[in-house]
Amino acid sequence: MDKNVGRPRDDAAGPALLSAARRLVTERGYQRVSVQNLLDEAGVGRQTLYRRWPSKAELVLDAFLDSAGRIPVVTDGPIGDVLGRFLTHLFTNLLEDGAALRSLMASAQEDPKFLENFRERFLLPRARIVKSLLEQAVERGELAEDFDVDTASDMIHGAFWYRMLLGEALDASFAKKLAATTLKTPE
Amino acid sequence: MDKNVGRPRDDAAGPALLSAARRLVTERGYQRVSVQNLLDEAGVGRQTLYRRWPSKAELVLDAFLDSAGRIPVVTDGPIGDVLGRFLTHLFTNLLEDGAALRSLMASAQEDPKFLENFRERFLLPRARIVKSLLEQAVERGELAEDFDVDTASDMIHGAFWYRMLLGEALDASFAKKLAATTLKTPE
Amino acid sequence: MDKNVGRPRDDAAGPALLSAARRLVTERGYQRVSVQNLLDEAGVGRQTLYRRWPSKAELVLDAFLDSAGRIPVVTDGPIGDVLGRFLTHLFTNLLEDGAALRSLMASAQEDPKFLENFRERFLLPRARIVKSLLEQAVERGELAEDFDVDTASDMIHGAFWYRMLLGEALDASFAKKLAATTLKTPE
Amino acid sequence: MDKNVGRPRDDAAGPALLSAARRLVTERGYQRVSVQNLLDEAGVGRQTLYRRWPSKAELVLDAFLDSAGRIPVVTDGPIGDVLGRFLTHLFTNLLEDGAALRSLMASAQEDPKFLENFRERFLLPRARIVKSLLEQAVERGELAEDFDVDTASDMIHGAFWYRMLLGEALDASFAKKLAATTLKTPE
DNA sequence: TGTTAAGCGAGACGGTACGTCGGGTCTTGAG
DNA sequence: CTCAAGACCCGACGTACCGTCTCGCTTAACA
Repeated sequence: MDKNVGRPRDDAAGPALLSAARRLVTERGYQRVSVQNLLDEAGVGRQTLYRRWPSKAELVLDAFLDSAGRIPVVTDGPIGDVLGRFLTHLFTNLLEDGAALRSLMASAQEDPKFLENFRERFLLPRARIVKSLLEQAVERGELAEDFDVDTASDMIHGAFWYRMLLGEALDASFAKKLAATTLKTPE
Repeated sequence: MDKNVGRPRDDAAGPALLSAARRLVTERGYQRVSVQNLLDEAGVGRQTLYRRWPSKAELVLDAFLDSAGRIPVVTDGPIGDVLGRFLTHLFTNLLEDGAALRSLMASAQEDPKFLENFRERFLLPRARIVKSLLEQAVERGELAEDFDVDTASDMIHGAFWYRMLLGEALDASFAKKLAATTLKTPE
Repeated sequence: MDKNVGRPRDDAAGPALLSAARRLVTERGYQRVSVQNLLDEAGVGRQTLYRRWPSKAELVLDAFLDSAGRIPVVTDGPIGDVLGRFLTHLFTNLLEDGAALRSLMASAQEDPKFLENFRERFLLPRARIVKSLLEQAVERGELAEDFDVDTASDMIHGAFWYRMLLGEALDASFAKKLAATTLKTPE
Repeated sequence: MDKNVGRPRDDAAGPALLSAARRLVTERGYQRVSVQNLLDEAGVGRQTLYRRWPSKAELVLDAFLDSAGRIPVVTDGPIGDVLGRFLTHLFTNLLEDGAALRSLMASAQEDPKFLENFRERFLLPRARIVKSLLEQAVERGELAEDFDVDTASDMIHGAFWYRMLLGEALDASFAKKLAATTLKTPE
């Protein structure tokens, strides 16, 4: 297969589109950015976008998925501190893209393929980290043997998204309360 | 203000549109329902819709906000049972409108006024019920004095929405796990 | 101006629209043809029409202006025969588009730019032919030196339009009477 | 038949509508005046219009038909003078309503019933006057026995309408030329 | 004097057309 | 084979207009 025929793809076009998507969607939200806006901002032709992504939605998704910085997971210390620290980092990190993430979650509701992508590439990886932290705590005996890790994880991420989608505050103090309420063991 | 002038609005038209909106959006989702579909289903002229709502979005919002059936709140028995029962009812109730609610939450992300409406008329009323159940449990000594009712409420509703938006199962068993995890007091 | 950029316009789309306009407006008249009818008949997208013409009215105008077949002008013989023959041809020719021409004349009354176009591209060319025939007859001595060519031309075309707009018969016999009355020289 | 029951019609409403129609259509042309404009201008309810006229078109037609002043027909003197005088009066008279008449003729093209009305009540009465003038001239021997009165009449009125619809000048000088060309008898 | 029925202004009604906009596909000539 | 440019089809949107319908009020003629 001789694929090295013809003009090579412009390596700058993809990043330019991703960056345009990040910028514009952050500013205005998903719906208020048209494909034409993205092309103009990136200085790129229409087909160049559709050669790389199957739709506007997928491009914008990629724009935020791959840009989400890695969160350092430090497992030292008691589970309360570990979880609190992780959530604080996570929230800080995500809040920058808050408006865009809300748009993405919105768009995912009208497009099953998009949702699956969003789930697999964005939501589940973050969920897995929390679950693994909780599982470690169970193993170490810091949490009860029958602690429902899956449900707890859903509650933690659910609370985050719930507040974000409602436009409410997401700060370090909420991260701490979330960790505390999750792990609460009276007496 | 002399408003009883001219032909009065047809009292049947609004409800017909609301009902058409409920039916069609539940079947197909917000995006796949056009204004014309709504008009045809309701047997109503175009201007009749736009005289009552400023846009298709607002109509659909109204269609679901006020239609949500009342959930019976039975406070007898231990908080675990009460909460489990309530959540089971709530989930059953909301799941009928699942597709539509996801559409609404999505639309709310692109329109602040829409979101505020959705929050005040739909989400907060349900949150208040859960909070009041938990507060009663605290007063009765079933939950610790320092139990974080607000955060727990966010976690419960958050978990629900998180799973719904992700298209995951929402059944009685999940309602029970949610209640159990919220109230967990080891040993 | 670098205009050979981008996909070139489809050369078939314009003619397809013009032909659809001719066909439908001839059948039903201007008012009873919708933009959608034209698009369907031409097998063309909405924007493709509005990229070429600013409105339905302008499209229909173009459809008839340039389509009017050429009338053979035979100048042999006495002016009476020449004029009679020409008018007979002209009437036959125009009558095919009768309904449409009436629509166009009507539309021209509500839009000065449209009227100017109609005048320059349709009415005046035909008026010039008649004037030139009459002028030749004056030169040849078949008509008096002081024959008022301009007024006679207005009367001929006026009579044609007057009867057409009133929905009256326009046949060879009227063409002959018109020629005769125009040239009448008693005794 | 006791029809004198109930509130009598407001005698002022009809004239108010006619006058509003005359004013607005003269200013803006038929198409650019909406029914609502007429109602507002006349200070009248919608049903009051439709109780008196079957459509906007008929109202506007009446507004101009009945307002057309009577033209004095003086038959003294040679036919050239009589016809010239009459046409001068006619033109002067009609020119005031020029814009509106053009609109009416335009509207008549899309509505056969309207056209019939316009023909019967406006165009034919004026045509009959000219025909009768010409017929008198034939009887008096001022015109040849075989003078084609019908065709001549069509040419006179046609020339008038042709120039009016084309937005060209209609003045006393044109009226004279029209009379002269119609009656021209060389040597 | 009280009843009745039609007229009134106001404005909502169903229907239909318009011109704009956005998404994803297709087609040039140039590189 | 990719690029920028821009046309293409499709279909939704919200506005405007027409002629009809319906409200509560007003206005006479009849009872």
